[in-house]
Amino acid sequence: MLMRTGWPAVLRTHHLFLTLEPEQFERVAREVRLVRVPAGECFVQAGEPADAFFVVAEGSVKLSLFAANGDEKVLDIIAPGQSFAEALLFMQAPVFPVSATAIADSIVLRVPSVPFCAMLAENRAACFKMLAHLSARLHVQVREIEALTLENARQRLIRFLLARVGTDCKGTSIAHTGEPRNVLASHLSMQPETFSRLIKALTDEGMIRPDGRDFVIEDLARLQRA
Amino acid sequence: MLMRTGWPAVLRTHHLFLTLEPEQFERVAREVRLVRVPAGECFVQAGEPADAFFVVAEGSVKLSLFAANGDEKVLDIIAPGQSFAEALLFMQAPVFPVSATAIADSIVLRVPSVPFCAMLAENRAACFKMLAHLSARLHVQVREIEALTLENARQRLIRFLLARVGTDCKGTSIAHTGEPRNVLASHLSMQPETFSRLIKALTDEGMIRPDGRDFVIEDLARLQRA
DNA sequence: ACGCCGTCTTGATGCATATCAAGGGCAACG
DNA sequence: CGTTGCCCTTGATATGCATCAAGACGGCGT
Repeated sequence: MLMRTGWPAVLRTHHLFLTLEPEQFERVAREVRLVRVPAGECFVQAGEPADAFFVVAEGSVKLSLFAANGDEKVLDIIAPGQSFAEALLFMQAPVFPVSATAIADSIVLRVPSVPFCAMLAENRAACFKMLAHLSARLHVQVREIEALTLENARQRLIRFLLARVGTDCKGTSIAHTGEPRNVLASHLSMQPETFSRLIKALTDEGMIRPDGRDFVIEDLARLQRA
Repeated sequence: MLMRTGWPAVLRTHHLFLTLEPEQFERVAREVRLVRVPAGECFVQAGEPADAFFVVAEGSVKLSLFAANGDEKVLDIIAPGQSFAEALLFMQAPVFPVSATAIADSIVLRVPSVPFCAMLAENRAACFKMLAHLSARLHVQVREIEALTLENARQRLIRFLLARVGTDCKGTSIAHTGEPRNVLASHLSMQPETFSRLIKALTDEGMIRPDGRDFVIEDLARLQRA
């Protein structure tokens, strides 16, 4: 459980808030509400009118789209410290384009649009931060479209693993993923079965080794070459 | 050929410039350069450092990505009056993520970053316009990802046609496309063969009728239902 | 420890779309 | 007026991934 003094710190270290003057920060933070979301609960439905954006303080949140037939596509997985739906602040009739569901028990901070926009209006630097933020997000989306159209499932999986490699305490490379595999599969736009088969293939080829929800990288160089 | 007095008008009516004070507009416009691009010429290569963005004044420009094997994906087709690469203004080390190629003989306006950013820094309203602009673009990208992952080729084609319906002088609905079909196919992320077959299928079903580079909508209601 | 349930794997089959190959229309050009 | 080249179409075939259908594994409560 987060201390009452804990969550403003999470907000403070978010890069959209990092450089604010103390009283500007204070004015926005006053209106922020902490929301506890149990694992599996959908706390934002696509199509709802939006009057706030969110910062994830603890846990993990998936953003997804649904087809008419119920098919789900996980657009993004939001880790603690990251935000989502900021882009809606600047839309004419803001409506959430995606649904947000907690994957693990989570704590999210709800930042209402009005005070945040008011703060932006009087802080040029924060405006530019926000522009840079949206711009970076656009860039990520372009890469996503590139991956979907020019790469196959195997390449997408490899790129995903490489994007998550970190170094283990013992010095071995590990791709750390805290999410269930069907969520990862949807994030990569493939079926769980395909995900499973590809993991098996890469394992048989000696490039990786599954380890619970993580993947040990056995041959980083070869993985990068593919 | 555009008059020397013509191109500032195009710039002026672009929504990022529409509400500027005359002297602010003037200061940016002074630095804008007109570039003539013959059909087929690629005037921006992905990977190049970027120090400007572009507004298309005449003709038509495609933005595309290339795979290692040479496969091309047309991300977007820019019509006169529209701009592209504005998001790069706010990146740390701006590099074009896509290539830009004229489809028809075109005239593009090159708007250098530095004076434009300087203008933004002293115009709060323009900043918010830009935020709204990027935000809208993000939204479009989300729809694009949705289309790629949750819809099949036929649905994407139908949605594309519907997005282009306009009314003809004689009152019949027409989807107007000025681009070669292989470009359209790539924009819709399918092969030209698939595009051709789908057009044939919709024609056989009596929903549309091809007419040169346009498509006459024979049964709008049925098209919308699919 | 047992059985239950949800998640993950594995195999068999099917389908949408890509790929390969060949012909047809049309405009530019000699 | 034929030729050339380019797009577009059409058909035959290939393939990657989805779908369907069973198991296997693993956590969890009783």
